Amino acid sequence: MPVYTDQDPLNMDKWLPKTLQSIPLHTLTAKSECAGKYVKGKVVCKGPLLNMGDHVKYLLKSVIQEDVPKQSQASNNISINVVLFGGLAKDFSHAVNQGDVVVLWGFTVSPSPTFGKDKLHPCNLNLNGAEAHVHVCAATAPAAGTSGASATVLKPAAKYKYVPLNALKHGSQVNVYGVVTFFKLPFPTKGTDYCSTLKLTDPSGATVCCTIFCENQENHPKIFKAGDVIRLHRVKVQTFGGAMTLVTCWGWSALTFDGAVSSPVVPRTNNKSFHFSEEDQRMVTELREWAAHGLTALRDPTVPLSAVLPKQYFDLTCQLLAKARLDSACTLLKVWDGTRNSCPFLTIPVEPEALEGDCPAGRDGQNLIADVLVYDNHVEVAQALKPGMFLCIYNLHAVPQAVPGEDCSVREVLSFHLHGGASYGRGLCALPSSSPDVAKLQRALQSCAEQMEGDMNSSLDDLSWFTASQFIDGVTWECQTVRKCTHTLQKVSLAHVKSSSPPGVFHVEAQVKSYQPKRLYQCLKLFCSQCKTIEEIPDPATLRARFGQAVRDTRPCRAAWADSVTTDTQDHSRQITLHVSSKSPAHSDSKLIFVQGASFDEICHLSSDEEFLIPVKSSRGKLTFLDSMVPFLFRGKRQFYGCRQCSVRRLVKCVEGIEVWNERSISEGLGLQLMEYVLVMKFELDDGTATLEALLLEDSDSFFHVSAEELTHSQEAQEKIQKIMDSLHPPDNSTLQRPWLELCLSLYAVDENGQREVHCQIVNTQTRGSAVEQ
DNA sequence: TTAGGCTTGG
Repeated sequence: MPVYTDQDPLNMDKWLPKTLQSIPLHTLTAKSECAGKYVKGKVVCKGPLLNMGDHVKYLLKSVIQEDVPKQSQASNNISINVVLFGGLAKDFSHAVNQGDVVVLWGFTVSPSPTFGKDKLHPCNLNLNGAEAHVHVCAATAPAAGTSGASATVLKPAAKYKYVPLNALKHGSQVNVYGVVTFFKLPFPTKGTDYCSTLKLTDPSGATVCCTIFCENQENHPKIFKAGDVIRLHRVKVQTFGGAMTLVTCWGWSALTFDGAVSSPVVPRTNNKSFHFSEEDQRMVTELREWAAHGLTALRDPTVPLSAVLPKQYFDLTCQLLAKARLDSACTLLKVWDGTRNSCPFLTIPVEPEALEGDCPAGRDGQNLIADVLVYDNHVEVAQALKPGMFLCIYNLHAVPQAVPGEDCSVREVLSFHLHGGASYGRGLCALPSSSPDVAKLQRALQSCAEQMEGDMNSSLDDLSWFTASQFIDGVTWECQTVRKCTHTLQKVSLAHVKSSSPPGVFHVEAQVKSYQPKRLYQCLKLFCSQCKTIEEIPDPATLRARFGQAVRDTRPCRAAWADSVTTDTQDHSRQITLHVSSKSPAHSDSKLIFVQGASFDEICHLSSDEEFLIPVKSSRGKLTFLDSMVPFLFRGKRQFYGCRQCSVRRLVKCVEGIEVWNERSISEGLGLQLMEYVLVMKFELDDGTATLEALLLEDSDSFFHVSAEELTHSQEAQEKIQKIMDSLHPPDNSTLQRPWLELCLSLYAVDENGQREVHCQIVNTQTRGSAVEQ
């Protein structure tokens, strides 16, 4: 957390980046350029830490006052309100006391809404997100026995120095950045840990081997290919065989990044929290650039199936179609990458019931679908894979085999073996959907699928096996999202969004870490577009009770514009009167019926698609609408509500002059404000740099391609949304399987009960996929 | 503690 503390005021400046310049508080205006500027002042007032309960979580207000020489003329505007948000507010609350001197930078300035009252300063300083920094010099040293939490925060934040790989000293502990030139996936050791080995290089020209020991395979650095960038913290330098090597020791940590120059700088890690700054962003970008131009010796062993030669060892990026366990030491994986080899592939005969997943049979697949035999230590990984996953198989061996042909001749086919052991980095792993290689693979698969679709002679004309959305990626294909806005914005990190001031629109790439509510019916709300009120939808029991009170008075009531019919209920306890409007649009078979005295269940029973039913009651001889949030209109299974705030009319009036009857025209004709159904969901987004809560509200219909109103009565619509949510956030909650989503986010401020709150909404974004676009 | 790249095999 960027709250740095120091006991010595003289030391303060050593923490400040050299590029920062001081800006005196009394010169600060709402138009001041704050980038690269810092302010310094004594904390004269520190407010309580407020828990906001939204994505900002915490808020803390403080007042600082700058130290102005007594003889100075500047006595106005030397104090200013400081508003801190989120984790920074929490840290500030722990680490800072009244009387401390603070240096703040990375802030924004906004007009002070309280200037009229407090006369402090026309502006407020806002500190939010990763850009914002607080450096505090405590007025007095913290007393012995302070709480553990304070002690933790009061430790000066680590400043990371990275040692070039040619400057490693035996016995030291270092932080390094490097480009991976070789790696072995984690394998079990004779001890308690898994071991993975890496070979790193950097612009210093040195190449260093690195050994990672870690008990949990998942926590090993996530390297997918040579060229990936890694940052290692707290690793030990050892000499082995006359060369420097790096070995993990207590407290080590690693972040890895895709090595492609064009891909977003998103760290891969399982760590819940890690330090990641602008400097890291710059380091990764520079290493990528250097590797792309200066690291010519880096050979990419990845070969598409179309270019594989007999006897070749190669890395394959592919999709798993099906798998079968052949014996305890061998598992068969049927894979494809959308390319064809000139040489046919050996097909391993398997009983259909032994095969997990679907795989089309036929000659057309003989040089397209590769049967990979996975041996020994790799079987365990292979068994955990699911059809649809994207894989990288390292050091796969293309073995030429002679098989008898149809005309008794002998022909050569290729069989594929992933032999046992870990030499040459042999192994296999599932690739995350965010990988640029997966995007490339998906394009190849799609293009191949389209070609086959156009080929009448293809024996693989049953395209369901790869176009079925749940199959093509099991988890990611159908539910990746696409932005439908026209903004041309650079993608930014969630940390950037969090540190930005509203209003703003951002393009991000993120995964759904969690979402709420989990039950669909809890997502549905009523929304008044006029007064923006959001209301819960009453459940049937509540509606029964509300109707029960309203239908007690069933005294006859007549309306001149309706034909009225009265009938007893089945138990003769009440009378139900149907007032059928005599005014109806020309050419309309539908009827508008005002139903007096019916219970909720009775009106549901009476309701059909042909009629519009409006529950009414008698009040002093006049027909009035039922009150307290019950549907004012029933049509078949659909129920419509009026807004309590905006619908002032109580008396039922004659509906005439309407050309077409629908819920909207009828509510307007009756003088009621129709409430819309909306789907409200809160997503917790995560891109590795930060998590951010974002609402799906106004654009939820287009996001899901389902109207919220449809959800109220359509089982099919409900299942569709559930399926989409299961894909966006797989129920098994594996990070690896969560798809990455392209999103357009709108950041805005709302004023609620005098408190300014920052909200974020997912806008202009749609889920995509064959099933959704139908 | 462990491993310390470097195959040719079903």
